[in-house]
Amino acid sequence: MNIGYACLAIAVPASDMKSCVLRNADEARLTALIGHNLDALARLIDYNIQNGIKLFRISSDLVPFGSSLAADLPWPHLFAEKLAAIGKRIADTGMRVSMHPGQYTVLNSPDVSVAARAVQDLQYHARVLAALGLGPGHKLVLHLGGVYGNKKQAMDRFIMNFRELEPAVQNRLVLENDDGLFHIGDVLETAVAAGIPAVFDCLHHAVNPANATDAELDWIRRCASTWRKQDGAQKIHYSQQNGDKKPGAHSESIAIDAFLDFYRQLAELDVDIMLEVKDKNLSALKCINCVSGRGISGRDISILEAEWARYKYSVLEHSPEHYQAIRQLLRDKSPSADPALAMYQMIEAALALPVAAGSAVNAAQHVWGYFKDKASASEKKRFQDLMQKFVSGENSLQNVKNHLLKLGRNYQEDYLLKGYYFYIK
DNA sequence: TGACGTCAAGATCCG
DNA sequence: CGGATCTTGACGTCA
Repeated sequence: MNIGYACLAIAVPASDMKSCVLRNADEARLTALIGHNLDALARLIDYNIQNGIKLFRISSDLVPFGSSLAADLPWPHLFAEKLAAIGKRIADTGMRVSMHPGQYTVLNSPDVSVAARAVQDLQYHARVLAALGLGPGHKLVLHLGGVYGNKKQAMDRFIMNFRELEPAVQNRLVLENDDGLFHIGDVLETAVAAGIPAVFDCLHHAVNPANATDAELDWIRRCASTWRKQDGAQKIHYSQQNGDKKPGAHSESIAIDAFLDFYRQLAELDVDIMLEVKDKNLSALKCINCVSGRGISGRDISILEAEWARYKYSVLEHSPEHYQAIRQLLRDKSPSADPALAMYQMIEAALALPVAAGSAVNAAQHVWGYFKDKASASEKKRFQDLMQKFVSGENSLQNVKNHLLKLGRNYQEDYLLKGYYFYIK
């Protein structure tokens, strides 16, 4: 039972994917971007290993225009060494990765040129996983596609086009329900006919259920039977509704209590859970820490202390009271104490509170403390100006944080750069 | 023809 | 000039 996140990580330095627009794309630029992105991927994989995260989705942006302009570039050969090294790190640590072409990769389109581009795109994604040296348990997640006025024909066309795919793609392909067209009943029927696994997506299901009667868990069990030995453990997608946005929109963070209610239902199953959530690795770590009992032994409380170190200035700017309470919580080093859930509950409660200007100033001053002895006169003046203008309402708190982030980079304050203060509101 | 979703690049504005 | 903020891009379907 692994829990993971998709594509990007917050507060992991130099892990961003770079891209370019089509009109600027030439062989030299694309090759340079691919090299950069592989280095970024290596950092993401290392971060995952260091933090015990064993499930991860690799961004489709790894190779910009990977299914078109870059399709014939010799990147697998040029970067063979980097690819092999990354793949070995993944395999050696038992990490499971996947890729997920988006809503614009439509294998069942009646437009043959659209379907042909979808084939190219699937080949690109499969090529990435193969270049990493990873087996067929590392999956390629796809949606069924469009309906075009006739769902049955659309499903049949998916199966027909699936059968034309090369085995290297077929072996990895898994089918996911979407939030508007194909519910999990459609997906299971199609997946069974094609002989491939089905991925159950909880939020898509909530928005687009197959019927009014069957429970979530019934569908998860049905999907389980589509996963064969060579496919690895069953995968599902889990996300929560963003209350401020339209149905189906992912939440900013995973609310831990609701997640644990869901997770306990899965106790007797062997399921890998991919979280789809804006704060990415932050929620993955939260969920992992709360289900693993990582806080239980004295040795592992260091994991929670590291998390606290990353959250603390964010908590401080929302609520000095919660800041003190969490510090108190972590002082209990008794062997039976498992403060993980309590800590994250308090962090969630704090972050849900509005930021008072006074607390924000206090937190920013704490962070400034890392630089006050080494910052130049102009850096100090800029900090003070930004702070004053924040207090008077002339600029945002984010302007202050961005200046502090820049100082953090210039003075290589790794401790700060790995914290969440600059990145979460 | 715009909305959908996603992220970063590119463009523009500001001091 | 650097930094902040707004707009565009790349994809296909559907109302």
